[in-house]
Amino acid sequence: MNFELILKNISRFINLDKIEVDFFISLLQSKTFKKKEFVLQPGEVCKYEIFVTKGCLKNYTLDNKGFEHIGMFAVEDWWTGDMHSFITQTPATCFIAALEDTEVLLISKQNLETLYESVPKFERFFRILFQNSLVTQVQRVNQSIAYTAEERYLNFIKKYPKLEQRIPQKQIAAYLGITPEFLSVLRKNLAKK
Amino acid sequence: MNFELILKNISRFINLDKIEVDFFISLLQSKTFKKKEFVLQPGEVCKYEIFVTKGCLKNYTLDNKGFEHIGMFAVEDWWTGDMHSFITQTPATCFIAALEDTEVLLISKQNLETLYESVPKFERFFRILFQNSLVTQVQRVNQSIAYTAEERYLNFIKKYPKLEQRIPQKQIAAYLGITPEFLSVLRKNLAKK
DNA sequence: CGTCTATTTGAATGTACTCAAAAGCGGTGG
DNA sequence: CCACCGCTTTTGAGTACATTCAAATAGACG
Repeated sequence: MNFELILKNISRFINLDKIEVDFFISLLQSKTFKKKEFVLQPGEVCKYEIFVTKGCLKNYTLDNKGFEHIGMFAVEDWWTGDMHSFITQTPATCFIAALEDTEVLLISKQNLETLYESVPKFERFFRILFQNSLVTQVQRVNQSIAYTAEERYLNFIKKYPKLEQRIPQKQIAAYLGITPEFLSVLRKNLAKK
Repeated sequence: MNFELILKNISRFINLDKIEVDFFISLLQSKTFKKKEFVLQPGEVCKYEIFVTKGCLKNYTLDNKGFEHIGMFAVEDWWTGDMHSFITQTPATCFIAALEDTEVLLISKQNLETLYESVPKFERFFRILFQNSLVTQVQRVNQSIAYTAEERYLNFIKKYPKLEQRIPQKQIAAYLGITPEFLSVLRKNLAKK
């Protein structure tokens, strides 16, 4: 198993000695998902924080008309999960599914609590991680209320240029909160300019 | 000075002994703002995490047309600030202003770092605080891409019934991401039903 | 190769915005 | 205590942004 990526991810904010590294790794599980497989479905409790080492996940909900709305994508080196379900250990309301064949590392709620107790530095790590996610989400809220669909699309491809080429347009539309048809029109108009 | 509220807020997630309480309080500053006064303006660095003990603050940006978009309201017992500016100690891009005469407690970045070092339990407290904020923001993102303005308004008054009566409609429109005129129309239609 | 899904295109519709004007409301000064 | 001023809210007409529905085309995968 390859833990390089997650250790590098963590070392951005805290330093671990060998014993701590080994202990941390002992608390992880690894798992793979095939394209289109579900990592989490509504009704299930989100038991894990999820770290993607390969592939791409999407975190989405269905509205009352059955349309998909993507909360986030998670590619290599990203953390994901359903925070609400994870914290409260109540049934999730969202799906997490694989857009590509994907490999993840998982840490269970219980193991994470153990980790917080044994290596308090991890409180710091996750505090900073959540802090950063919060900044991203706040910016996204601001974007979605302040900008038009075209502006949001341009921001998306600027911010995630590699992602745009990896995933179907339909998925990007579901992330931007517009219909695939309208995204197609936007792209045509932008191509003209 | 009255620290009851903030201590109660903190005790929801961690327990402090008397010495820790006193130390924590020694790191706080208190400040008052008159209605319409600015707590933070773009260009300034957000030096503090802000806890509201009385009144109401709004956290907003201006778009390129000069329109206001409100990221969050903060009333009594709420934390606010510009997280991005605070973390990176770079100039803020948003305003924080008082909607009513407001009293706040402030903790500076430096004092917060001191606090994390001296009383690591606070890593836990803020980790949980940011985690919860993250849940809220994720839900808000989802709302703004998945629901119509009318649904968002109904959700807002369901979620913050007291707030709706305290602040001008114009401010609610700026929070929902619609024009005040359109909110007026929505309210008229809803009244008919 | 055939099937299934994604993307494009277009016409009709609905949602939300712009601009302008009138009405309501709150604070301030006389 | 009233009158006035400035700001918020309402109302309406015209417009722009985005969706719906349907059909055609293109791509992906077994």
